[in-house]
Amino acid sequence: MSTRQKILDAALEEFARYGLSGARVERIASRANANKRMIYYYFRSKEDLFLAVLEASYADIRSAERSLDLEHRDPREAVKRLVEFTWQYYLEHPEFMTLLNSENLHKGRHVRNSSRLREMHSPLVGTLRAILRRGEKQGLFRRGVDPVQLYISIAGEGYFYLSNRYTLSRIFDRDLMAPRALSGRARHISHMILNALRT
Amino acid sequence: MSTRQKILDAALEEFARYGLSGARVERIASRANANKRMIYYYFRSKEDLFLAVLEASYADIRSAERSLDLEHRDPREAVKRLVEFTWQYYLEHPEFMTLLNSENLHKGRHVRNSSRLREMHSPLVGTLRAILRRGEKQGLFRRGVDPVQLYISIAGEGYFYLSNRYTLSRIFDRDLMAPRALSGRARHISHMILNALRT
Amino acid sequence: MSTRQKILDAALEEFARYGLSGARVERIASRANANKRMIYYYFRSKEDLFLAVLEASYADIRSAERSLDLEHRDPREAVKRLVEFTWQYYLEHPEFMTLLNSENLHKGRHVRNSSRLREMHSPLVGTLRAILRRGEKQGLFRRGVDPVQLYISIAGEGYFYLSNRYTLSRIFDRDLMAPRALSGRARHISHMILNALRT
Amino acid sequence: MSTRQKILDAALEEFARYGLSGARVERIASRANANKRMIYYYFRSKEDLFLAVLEASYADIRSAERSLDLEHRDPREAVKRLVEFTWQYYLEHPEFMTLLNSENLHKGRHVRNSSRLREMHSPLVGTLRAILRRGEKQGLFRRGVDPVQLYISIAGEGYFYLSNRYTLSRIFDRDLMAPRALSGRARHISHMILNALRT
DNA sequence: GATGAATGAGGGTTCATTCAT
DNA sequence: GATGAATGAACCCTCATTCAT
Repeated sequence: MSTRQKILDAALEEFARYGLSGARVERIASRANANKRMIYYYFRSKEDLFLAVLEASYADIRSAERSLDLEHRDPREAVKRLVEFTWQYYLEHPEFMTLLNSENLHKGRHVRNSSRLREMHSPLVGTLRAILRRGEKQGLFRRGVDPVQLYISIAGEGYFYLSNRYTLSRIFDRDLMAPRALSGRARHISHMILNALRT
Repeated sequence: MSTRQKILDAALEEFARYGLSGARVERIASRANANKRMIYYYFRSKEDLFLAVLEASYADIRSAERSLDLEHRDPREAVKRLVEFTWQYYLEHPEFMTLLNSENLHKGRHVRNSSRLREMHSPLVGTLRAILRRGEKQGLFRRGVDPVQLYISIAGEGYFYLSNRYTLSRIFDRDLMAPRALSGRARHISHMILNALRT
Repeated sequence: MSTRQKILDAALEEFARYGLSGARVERIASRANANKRMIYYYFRSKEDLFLAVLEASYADIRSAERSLDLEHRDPREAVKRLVEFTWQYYLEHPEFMTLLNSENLHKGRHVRNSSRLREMHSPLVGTLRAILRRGEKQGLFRRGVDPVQLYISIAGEGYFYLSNRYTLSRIFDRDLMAPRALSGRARHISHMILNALRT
Repeated sequence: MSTRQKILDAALEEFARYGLSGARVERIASRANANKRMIYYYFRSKEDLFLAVLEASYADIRSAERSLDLEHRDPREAVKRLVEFTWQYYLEHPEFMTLLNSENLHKGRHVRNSSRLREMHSPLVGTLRAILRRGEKQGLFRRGVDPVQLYISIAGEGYFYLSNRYTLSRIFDRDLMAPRALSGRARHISHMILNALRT
């Protein structure tokens, strides 16, 4: 693997674990079996490296999403697949959530100038809108549901649970990461979203 | 106001804005019109101060919640009030969300040993459970909804939207904080949750 | 016990353990079950407190020494008693050695202006000189031994061994504080000093 | 001279003068014409630097000692040379004594894990043991003298006098560092040790 | 592409001491 | 005699970044 790519991987781990401020350039370098100077050679600064990591992460989830092939499915089935995929993705990629939290802590400073990101997302909205329309026409879904709002609901149901798992486990005095708890949450989310869409 | 309290207030602001690693003890002191040394006098370390801030924040939201007087209301009305309150609280207290994100970034390290927090939350679960039962008996709500799962859904719907407002605004190319967007989200959440609970 | 005395005792322990720079006023106060402010009330500063501790320690060893009643004994017996006493005193009062080391590290800065100390020691020299003279006259001791030099030899034989016990144990790979090692050293010193004085 | 070496030299001076707690990293850096950061670059911490200084100092005295070439000399002559060398070394290297005092104040914490030190010293003990044996065989020295005990006596005679010169000068009201006092002490020590070894 | 050495600013924390009561 | 609150300076250490090769 190229030094550049190794740095990117190491940075993802580091940023995910410690946040932007907490991340250490030194640790990224040594984790990548590279030299600190190389980080500045390939990326210009810690912050630019952070943006690169963020873009790569977004690209990854969107790319996985595309392979769900939602366009040609029964509307209820399509929504269900998206719900389950989203939950599973966050579950398997907790680093993606901490990355987003970091970026939002910084008020989206790095993302602001990235046009790549915007472009990456319009297909998602389009797809979702099409599904909702088909569902409405077939009398399966209630009218007036906004695709962006729906997507945020789908993501939020999993995100909040998983991103805040430590504090939630503490305040509710349950292990939210126990296998049964996880499968319970997955079922709960599917019910919630699909029920909520019913006419 | 006491120096101790001034430090606590200043720390809330600072931690909310910059996270735990990004927060500067120096800034907290000067914002509190106090001396850096006093922070270590009243709290033992930056981390202990963080925990104190976190506990105070949790106490605040739970206290506000209690004044909703949910116990004696119609089940649907009670849920609606809780949904609206939760949304409104996050909207008005974005610092609470960044605090939680910080704590979870650190895997709940500070919260782990706080028994205050656990105790603070059992009434909430009790109240919600009672509401759900009454709703089920009156044939308003479907059976088998877990109060903790429901609470996480209610909170998650608002939290994800507001906490990630910068990245979401960017990727969906809309200003999520515009007044109309906000009221739209409030309505969306109410519909989602109440519909989802239908039999 | 008076607060003043409790502070003095606590300070002795603290200075002995950590040296002058390493000692903490805070710890002295809490060890004395007193208030930090009281230290400044009774003694004027950390350094003045250090001098007070030093003077008290010197007073203690000289007072114990006086009770040896060396004046009226056989010269060899008198020297032997002094040798054994000195060894035993250092053994039982390691704090006295660290105190002296601290003071000498600071080039005797605190002791310089204390006339109490000088006065305290002239009787010791007088006594030793008398013993040496009697020994010489009786043909037991060689001539020309200076009492101050002799005292420094007697003290040095024990001091170096005990004060440097940690480094010496390490470099010679033996536990110098094991009971047998200690009694061996006591015997060695007696032999050395008495043999050295022979005509 | 390399930055590393300059730091080491500066640190020796600083630690010798102020002890471990009293030493200031800042002063070491500026005395070495280096940057504070470099101290942590080459050595990991103030304490590790202290150990490095200590090891270098021990290496220095042992190396000088080896050039005395004691193995092939008349036993009395060999002891005399060692006595005089040891006195002279302490006289010229007061910093070595303060270093040892510091380390022992800290209960040998730094030295404990250094195997270099132990290895450095076994030749010394071997040499001394051989000299004593030859002296015994030739009827010059009394039997049963332990080489380690003897070495500690030789060192202790000079060490106590020089290390505690400030307090001793004060309590005995003499300038122990005056040239005549110094040469007097040198003679006294030689007499003491050689007399003490006689059969 | 890669590296070891260097840097200045500032990080959290602790110090001896004093103020006000 | 005694106390809790306050202070400013300075502590050790670490940061992201750059220089020279």
